[in-house]
Amino acid sequence: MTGTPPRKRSQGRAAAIGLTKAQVLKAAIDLVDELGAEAFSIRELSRRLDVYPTAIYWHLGGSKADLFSEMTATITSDLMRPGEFCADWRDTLRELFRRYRRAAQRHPHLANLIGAQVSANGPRHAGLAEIVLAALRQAGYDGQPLADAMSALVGGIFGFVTMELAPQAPGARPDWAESFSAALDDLPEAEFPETRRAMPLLRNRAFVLRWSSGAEVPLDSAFEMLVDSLIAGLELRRAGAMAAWEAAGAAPGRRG
Amino acid sequence: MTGTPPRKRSQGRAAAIGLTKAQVLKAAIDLVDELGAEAFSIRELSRRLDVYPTAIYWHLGGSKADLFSEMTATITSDLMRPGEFCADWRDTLRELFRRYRRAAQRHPHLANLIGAQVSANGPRHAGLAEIVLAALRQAGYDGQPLADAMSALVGGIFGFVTMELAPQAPGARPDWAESFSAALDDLPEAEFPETRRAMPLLRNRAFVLRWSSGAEVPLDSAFEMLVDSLIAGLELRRAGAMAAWEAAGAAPGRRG
DNA sequence: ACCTGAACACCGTTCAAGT
DNA sequence: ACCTGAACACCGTTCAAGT
Repeated sequence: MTGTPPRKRSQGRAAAIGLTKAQVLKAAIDLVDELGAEAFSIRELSRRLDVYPTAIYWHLGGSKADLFSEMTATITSDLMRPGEFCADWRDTLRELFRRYRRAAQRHPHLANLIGAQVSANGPRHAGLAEIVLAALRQAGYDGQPLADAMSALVGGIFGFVTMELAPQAPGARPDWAESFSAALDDLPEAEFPETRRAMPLLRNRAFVLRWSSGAEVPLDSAFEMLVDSLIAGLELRRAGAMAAWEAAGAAPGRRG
Repeated sequence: MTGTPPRKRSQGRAAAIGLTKAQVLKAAIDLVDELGAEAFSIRELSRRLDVYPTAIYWHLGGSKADLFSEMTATITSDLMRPGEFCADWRDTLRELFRRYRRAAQRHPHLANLIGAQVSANGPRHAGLAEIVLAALRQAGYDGQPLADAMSALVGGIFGFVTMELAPQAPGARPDWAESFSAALDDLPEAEFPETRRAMPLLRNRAFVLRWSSGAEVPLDSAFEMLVDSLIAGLELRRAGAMAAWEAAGAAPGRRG
């Protein structure tokens, strides 16, 4: 069964189909959007493109992991042009992260990988880092506090989106959602008073207590609260963080 | 080759090894710690336990995905006993999230799954949600803003840890780290002035600009800044958020 | 250069059968 | 109840060969 040709094509013809790397990448993204990252396979991709699996490898020049990292890079490319900053650094950050989330929502299965794999997280996204750093410098951050604030923002907000768009485990039992819902109703009042009290607003609409992915039930207002609170907190704590760092010796390359 | 017995055991003996579900779970966690979630397989697990793969299934009563969700549940179990709150809600949250991160660091490959899969994210962790909700109520949050603040905290901070502990793609090229490092040096000064300026403090020590996983290079100070800023921001924005929600009709079950 | 064709060493999962 | 044994339908990846 291994060598069965993808479909009937002009019988035993061979070569020169005219596949390009861009076509492979596009088809791969479509397939992940459709099946999810877990169910995606090179072999299924090759079937859709009507070629042998090895043809994919020729165009890719790498492994499946490399393909994933190229796919995720398309999400953050061109989020914001360099000149496109807002006058206020807070508005710049808010706009940037909102755009990121919207881009992620278009490819939920891919976006989830950005948080889940370091390689999907590299210097291809440097343009985004530059904007965050520029905004934070405008806010008065520098040195180690600048580096920390940058990672706090990217990690917190990209991490939120990663979790929000986490897929249901593809191999889970079909009755999983129902048993999840039932488990919420069975939480004992004595042990979980606050959870039960807020349940109408939390049920399937908050982390830990939801069974649907954010692709189906988006957590819009929680995202807004995260972005606003984090920016407000960073603004508030700037002076203290900078003072502590300068007092500790402030040399670049040294740890605060 | 399919039916080759795991190892030589008392020849063709059969049955009554005395495997328990707890043993299977422990061995599975050890294996994920060693190989990572991607390389983990039921078959390899069965080899280590010196049984046929099907023996695993008998004890599990579910699929590989269900096994993963049971494994991740062990991370957040018993993070904080119910009575163990601090006097100040800010201290409660700080302590809770620090403990979570320390627990996650003990099983980096598993912790990463918590953010990456909804099923690893369910009512087994409800104890954690209860503590967060109680602390936020103490801070004066209620209704929809309470639900949003809870998801903002959990999503932001668990998301950060998920990203921090993201593994290097297991199938990536071996020269990947070097080419990553070189790519950072090649960022053009004109386009990336802020990134280049802060590079000594950012190189392999900040999201987007690192190639090592947080299991090897932890982002301690960035995590602290995230937690402190987010708590400070939630405190600051409480009054406004509550007022807006009450003005909008404040009925539970209705959206702000 | 671009692709076929076959092969290797794996998977997860099911189902029947043994003790 | 607890496990063996065999089988099914897949994978990713490599390597040689065709045109």
